[in-house]
Amino acid sequence: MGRNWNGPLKKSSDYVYTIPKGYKKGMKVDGWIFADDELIKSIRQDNAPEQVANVATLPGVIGASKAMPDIHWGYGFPIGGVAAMDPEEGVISPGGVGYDINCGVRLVKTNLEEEKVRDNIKGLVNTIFDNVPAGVGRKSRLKLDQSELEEALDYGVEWAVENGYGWEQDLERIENNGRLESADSEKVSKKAKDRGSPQLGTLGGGNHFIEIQKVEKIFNEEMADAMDLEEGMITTMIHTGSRGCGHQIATDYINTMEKAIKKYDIDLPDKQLACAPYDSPEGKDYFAAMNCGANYAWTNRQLILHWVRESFEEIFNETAEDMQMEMLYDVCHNVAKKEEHEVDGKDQDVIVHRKGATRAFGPGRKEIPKKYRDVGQPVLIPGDMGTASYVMMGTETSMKRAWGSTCHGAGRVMSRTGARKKFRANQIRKDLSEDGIYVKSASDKVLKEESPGAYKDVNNVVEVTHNAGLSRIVAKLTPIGVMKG
DNA sequence: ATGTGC
Repeated sequence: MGRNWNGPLKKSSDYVYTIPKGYKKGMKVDGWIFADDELIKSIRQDNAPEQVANVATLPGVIGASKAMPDIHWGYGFPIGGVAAMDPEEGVISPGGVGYDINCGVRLVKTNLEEEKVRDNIKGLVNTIFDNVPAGVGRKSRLKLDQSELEEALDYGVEWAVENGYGWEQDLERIENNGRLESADSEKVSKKAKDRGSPQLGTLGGGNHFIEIQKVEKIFNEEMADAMDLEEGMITTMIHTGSRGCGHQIATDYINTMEKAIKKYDIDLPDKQLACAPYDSPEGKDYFAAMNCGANYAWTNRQLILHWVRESFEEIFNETAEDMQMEMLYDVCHNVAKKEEHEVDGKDQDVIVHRKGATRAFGPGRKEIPKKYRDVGQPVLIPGDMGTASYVMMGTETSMKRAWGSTCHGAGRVMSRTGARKKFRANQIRKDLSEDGIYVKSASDKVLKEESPGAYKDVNNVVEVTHNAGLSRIVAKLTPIGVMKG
């Protein structure tokens, strides 16, 4: 997981460690890492802070190059990185979004009794497993032709709902209503479309999952009320992204950007930061294609939700409406967006890159669904397999300190190869089973790679994030059944 | 993350 980092880190305020801009040639702003004294030690055991400093050299970066408490090494930008650029003078970088464009999470509620779900958990998870294809390279139940796929790329979840996959209400409960409007499928390569067509409506592999959970504990009654969450409630969390389609879009435009840095004479400390001015043909094309990747990912989660609802209907012989399977919210944690933020005392548009970071807008923002607007934006933090997940709430503090952003999960501490050598699949299943968790995975390999022992403690990451004011803990969710890729 | 590795 990279090498130790021994550069300068100054504790500049509570929960903020600063890399001064004098640290490295070309840094235009400071680097900020949100952490506590303990977490910063583990962050230093990885070279990711160097990537925070590298991002601070990018043209048009505003304020500081920021990183969330779950920061770790990534392609060019650190995972857990947040950077805002000026739309006129700044750049956009595919490395600041990541390969899995709009990897994200949605949470669905139910009115089912815990005991009833536990009694049926094996059948439920197995049924979901049958209804939702999973694993690397797996194909969808849908067969989309090129024009249908393009509609999904251009219109996102609107396409899915119009075609009968989901409820009208779902649209209101998704970040950007499940559609980024600058999407233009003409900017997506044939190769990306060919990879995307057979995969829309598949879970994928790695840390992606579908999990049946219980609301273990409420930490903030007022905010939980606004979200209709109560202790003991059964929920389902879906964590996946844009599959081979987003991956190909990222690959294509990283190539484009490697040429663009020469054309625009952009000097970079790391080629993986390849970028182009936001206001350039290359920048606009990437933005349009990346928006398609985001729409694809939302549509993917939407199709999966539809089949999850059908799976519940099969097992419990009730309609999804009767089981009140309403979506709570859907967030992205790998995306770049144009948003209005306060800079030097006045509001302006900025291009916010969030890579392994979740939007966490405070109360009142127009982007938040009316239902939640007075309290803030719901934030969903997926745990690693078999551990807790969290519902949090965006804050005014995050608007001021981190462009309205927060963490996205636990973060690995062990490489996939390391985890494969160390853990045994049967032992993992047994350990989880002793904790009352039924797990079904498309492969033993993924099961080992995703062992809870390969991840940081999500409880700690979330606690530090809460203490730093980036988002507030609302509820802790614990798993009953897990489906992995 | 990924038709996983040049």
